[in-house]
Amino acid sequence: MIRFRIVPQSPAPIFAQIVEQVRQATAQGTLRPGEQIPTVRELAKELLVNPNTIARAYQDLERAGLVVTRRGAGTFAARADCVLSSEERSRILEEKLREFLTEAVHLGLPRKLVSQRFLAGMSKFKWPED
Amino acid sequence: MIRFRIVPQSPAPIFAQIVEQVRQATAQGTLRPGEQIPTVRELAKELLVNPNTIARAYQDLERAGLVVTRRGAGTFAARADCVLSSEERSRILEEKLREFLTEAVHLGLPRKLVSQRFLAGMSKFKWPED
Amino acid sequence: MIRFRIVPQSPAPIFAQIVEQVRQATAQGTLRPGEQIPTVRELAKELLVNPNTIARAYQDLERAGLVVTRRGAGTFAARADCVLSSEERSRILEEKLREFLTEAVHLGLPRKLVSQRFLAGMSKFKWPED
Amino acid sequence: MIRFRIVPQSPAPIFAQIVEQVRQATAQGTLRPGEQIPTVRELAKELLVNPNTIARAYQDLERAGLVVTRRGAGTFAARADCVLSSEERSRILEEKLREFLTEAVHLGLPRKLVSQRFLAGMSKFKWPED
DNA sequence: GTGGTCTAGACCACC
DNA sequence: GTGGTCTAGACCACT
Repeated sequence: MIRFRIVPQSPAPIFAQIVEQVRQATAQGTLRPGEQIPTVRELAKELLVNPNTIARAYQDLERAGLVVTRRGAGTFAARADCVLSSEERSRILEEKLREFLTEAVHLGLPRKLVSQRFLAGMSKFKWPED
Repeated sequence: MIRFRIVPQSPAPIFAQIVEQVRQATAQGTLRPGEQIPTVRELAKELLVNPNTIARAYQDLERAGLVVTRRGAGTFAARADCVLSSEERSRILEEKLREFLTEAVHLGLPRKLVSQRFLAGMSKFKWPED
Repeated sequence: MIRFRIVPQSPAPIFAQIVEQVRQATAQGTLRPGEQIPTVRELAKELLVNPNTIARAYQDLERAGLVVTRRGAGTFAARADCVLSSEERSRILEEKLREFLTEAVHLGLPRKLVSQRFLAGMSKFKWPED
Repeated sequence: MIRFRIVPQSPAPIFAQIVEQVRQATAQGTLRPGEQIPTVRELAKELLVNPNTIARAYQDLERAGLVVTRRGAGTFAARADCVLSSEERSRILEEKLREFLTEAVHLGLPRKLVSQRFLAGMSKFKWPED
């Protein structure tokens, strides 16, 4: 069962934090397609935020194809197919990679440590060819 | 000489795009400590944005120690020392890594390709122990 | 015999999907006046939805004159007479046409292809003067 | 300059009416890429609806790539590229066509009239090969 | 019960 | 000035 946590003082808006957590859980295989996620009202009560904020997050996720909502039933995880072309995906990957490596360098961490953590991190995710 | 490019329709605010580009250029060694960057007015004219926006970016960079402004002379790249503790750095690295890998998985790219691009990307950066 | 299919993740409510399918079958001549359609219970069981949802759809169809229910016998297709004035019909047609063409243009399909598919599509329907 | 009109008693939500009107104006070439559309507050005042409702519509349009918002400047029309595969587009076209023809038949309008209006309607739109 | 829409009004970030 | 986010609370449609 997916557990949410929000950091109110984070610069990231609350709804975006919810979205990111669903994205991560899906990518790591913690949240499986078909599995139900908390109802809007439940989660709003648990996290002490307004139901509208949760609804906004769920709507974004639905538009991205990461969840489907069944009227009167609730919201469920789904498998999203990436609609982008192969070149576009590569381009985005390079950009995100550049951003990540920029952060790593500015943290002043040695090259070895970063690549080591990278390899360890990869194995925690659910890759397409699995 | 560092070249700036902004994407007006990007979700990232303009000032943040400037900041990010300086961070990337510094991390890749393209922009070396002591090298001058364009003046606020020059850059504002070139990018067709409000000078206040550029000033805001430079202010942020100065606060982060990535540039220093010498009155009457201009703005120059500097080397910032990361003030965070070792544990804090590791924590941030892990978080950024998790975010990056989440993106990669959702792009639907195979594990092999991602690690390959990662290794290729690393060599373009200037790591501390170099 | 009419066959129903529902798409749970569709934005259209389930009852509306049922209604639309009866409308399409009637317009195409697949469902002929007098022909029986499944009982509420049968259909609910087959589609795995709440009987109330089916009942709601049949109620809407009855109000539109597309079906009639004979107590104890079941529900049967009927021919509805459009009660709108000629001008009103034209106005609605234009509006629906505008919506359809808006979709077609945004799909990026060439003009020729659309008009070709239109002509092919028309011949599958049962027009009044036939 | 694009003019908006909403019908409060329509079953379609207000924000969807706004979205549809921008889609139609774009498809007909009335609204050209780069052209500014009213600000959220302006339009809210003019249509006597809540600014949030307008903002919601504009956000949907932005996600669809039909407009871009420039921070602090306003919202501008853009050209969206359809990212769907050719087969997917055809499939959607057929479905929308079937829905449109179903409406036409149920309006009780003769085949000739419908095809005549169709041809006349097509010429009011801006097709890709133009 | 579920989610969806809308209003009112506040505060913030960006330009 | 611009749009973005959040809250509070209402009402509705669907299952």
